[in-house]
Amino acid sequence: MPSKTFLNLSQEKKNKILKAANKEFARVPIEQVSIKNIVEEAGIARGSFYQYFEDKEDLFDYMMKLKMGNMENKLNKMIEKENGNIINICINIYDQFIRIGKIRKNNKFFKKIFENVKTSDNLMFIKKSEMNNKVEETFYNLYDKNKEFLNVKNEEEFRLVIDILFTITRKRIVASLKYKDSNEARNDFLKEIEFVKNGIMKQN
Amino acid sequence: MPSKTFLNLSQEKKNKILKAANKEFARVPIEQVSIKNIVEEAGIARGSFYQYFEDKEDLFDYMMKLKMGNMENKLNKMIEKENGNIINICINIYDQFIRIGKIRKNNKFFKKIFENVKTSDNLMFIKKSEMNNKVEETFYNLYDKNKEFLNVKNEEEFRLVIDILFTITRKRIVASLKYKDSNEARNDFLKEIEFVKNGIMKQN
DNA sequence: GTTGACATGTGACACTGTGTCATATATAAT
DNA sequence: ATTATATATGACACAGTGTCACATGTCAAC
Repeated sequence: MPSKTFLNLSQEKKNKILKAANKEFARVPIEQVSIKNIVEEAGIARGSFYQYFEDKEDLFDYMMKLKMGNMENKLNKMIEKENGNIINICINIYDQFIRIGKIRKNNKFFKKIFENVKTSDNLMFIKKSEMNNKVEETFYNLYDKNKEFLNVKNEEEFRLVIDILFTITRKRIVASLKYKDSNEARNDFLKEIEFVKNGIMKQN
Repeated sequence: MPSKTFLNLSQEKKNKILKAANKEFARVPIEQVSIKNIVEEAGIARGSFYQYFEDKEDLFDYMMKLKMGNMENKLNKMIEKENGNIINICINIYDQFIRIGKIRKNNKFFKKIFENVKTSDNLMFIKKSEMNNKVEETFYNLYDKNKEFLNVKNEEEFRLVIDILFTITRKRIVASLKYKDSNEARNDFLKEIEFVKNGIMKQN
């Protein structure tokens, strides 16, 4: 989290710093992000940066939070709206990310983020967030609502199904960048979800 | 590719360098790998390193090649053995990676590689390889052999099915690191494959 | 065995970047 | 006006990169 000092800054100064950071994070993957470039672009002293943020991870997490809004809240609303249906929730998550990614000023930033998502990252792409475990628990707790229509014998199996759905959803969010046509991208995602729902094998 | 100069080196010297590189690549993700550490550990001059390899990517690709053996060849054998059945090929690929990853001296190296695989990387985890497109084509060409038992209407759909299977396989290869018991890891992978085969929905 | 040609080895150098800290400056509180 | 507190600064000590002019080996030919 940024320091109180940063939060106290005038909105103007904060914007100047965040704009510079945006530009830099849009330029290269996070490991190559240069604090030097950010402070030069923002016109602040190197020391000041470290007064505001612990390091670039800290800055990154803050920027994600700003861009994503209160994701936990959004998730809870989705869950309620879809009555816990895990498949529809995945489609909602896909749409939510594509929507955020499309906002003009976020576009290049998210492009870089998506390009560099790791297979071992969690669905929300946010590393070492306190939030992760809580979110996972929330989904696992949807077992009762989903066992009625899913072919799962127990909670273990339900977890595997969640893993499949989230893995596909994350992959397709990332892949959507490569498509020129976002409708086509979405259709391919929906087709994959259909395959997962009904199976890829011919029925006898 | 390493230079002729490197290849001409005595086996002893080559080993010394590769051992040092191994240690460093096992220490941190590739972006943080320090050539400085490698040359110090290997006891060679900085300039020599650059006489042998273009940069760390070059070294990395070479090491992967050494560890993986001729993957293209192995793939073709798998394809033949499984008569092109894409599902069984995925299971073979999973087993192949786990086997390589288990070799003691590869263990930490692969652990780091797996931890840092990107969602946008290809199945073989090897970036910007000339080999990638060729491999993709090989799989797409298995359409005729698979359409008999897969519920796919055309080649487009077959590509989506391949995407699903590879995405799950890659994710599970990476995830297998987290398991203490490799049988458990493999069983979860196989269960996920079953879900993909038969669908996650209850049949009416 | 001396010469020359070519292969291999070397580390200082000019860069680019990081995180810290003592010091300077502004702002507010008494 | 004085003191306390918050904020700003850039030089510094580190750590790393890739290059290059020069040093050292090797070995065939004379």
